[in-house]
Amino acid sequence: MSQYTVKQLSDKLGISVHTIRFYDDQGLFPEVSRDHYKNRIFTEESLSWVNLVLCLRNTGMSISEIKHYINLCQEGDSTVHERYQIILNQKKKAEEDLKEMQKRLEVLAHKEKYYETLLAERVIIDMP
Amino acid sequence: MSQYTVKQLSDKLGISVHTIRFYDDQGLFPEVSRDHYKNRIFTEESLSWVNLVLCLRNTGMSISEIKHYINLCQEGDSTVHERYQIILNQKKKAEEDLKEMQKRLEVLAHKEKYYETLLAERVIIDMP
DNA sequence: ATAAATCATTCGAGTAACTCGAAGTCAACC
DNA sequence: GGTTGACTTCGAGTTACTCGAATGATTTAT
Repeated sequence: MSQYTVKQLSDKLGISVHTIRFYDDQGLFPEVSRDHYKNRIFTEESLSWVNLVLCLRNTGMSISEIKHYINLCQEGDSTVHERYQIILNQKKKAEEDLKEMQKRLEVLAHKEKYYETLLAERVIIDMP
Repeated sequence: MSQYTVKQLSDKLGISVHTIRFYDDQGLFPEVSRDHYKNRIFTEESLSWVNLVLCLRNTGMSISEIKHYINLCQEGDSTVHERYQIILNQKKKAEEDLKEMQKRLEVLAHKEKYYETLLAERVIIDMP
């Protein structure tokens, strides 16, 4: 299948139909066309836009920043340098976020261990 | 220094004074006392609460879920098992998030490469 | 063929988690 | 003693959803 409705895309990507329509209304999906009943149709091409937008959003870029990037993409070759800088900057942010996430995971792992020893002791104490 | 005002904590942890007060108003910091002018005072003990709350929040736990966990902590030993399950579950979520983040980083790295080759070509083309 | 179910649409209201600023209190410095 | 600065509360504003109502077309069931 090379075409998707909003619902099908929602199922495929695991994001709500509301969010998809919201993003489209904000102009984040430039290549989305409509059928003769005004229903949105996502092709393989628009799908790659959607994936890019989700990647940017999930690495913390705001809607308006994404919108700016999308606009640059549509303006053609003259904006390549700025787009490159945006991606570079976003990658840097994502790398930092990843490190932070690893620290948080360690905190949780430490907490998990703490509760495990606590529970292990309790089992012994509770024995008759 | 073993005591902090809201501003000092804000500077130390890099979160806004508004957010700190907001979290405190929501009851996420049980050990925060006030001086005789009603100013909040964070001790080393309350600081460890703050760090835990930030860890949970930054791994995607909602305010109300954090509040529930904090309440359990204050109820004593009988809640250890439920607390353990919560932490375990949160750790699992964080691990999945980390994997997703790594994928996103790869997407951005790929995009970066794409722009680099594009820019390298452009330099040659633009030469007189 | 008409009714029901299922999918789509728009639009406006509601929510979570901040984010900001106004208005007021207190203390310390010049 | 007036300004500066950090604290307070409180209410309004913002972002990014999130939901539901009202409406319309398509498919299936009787």
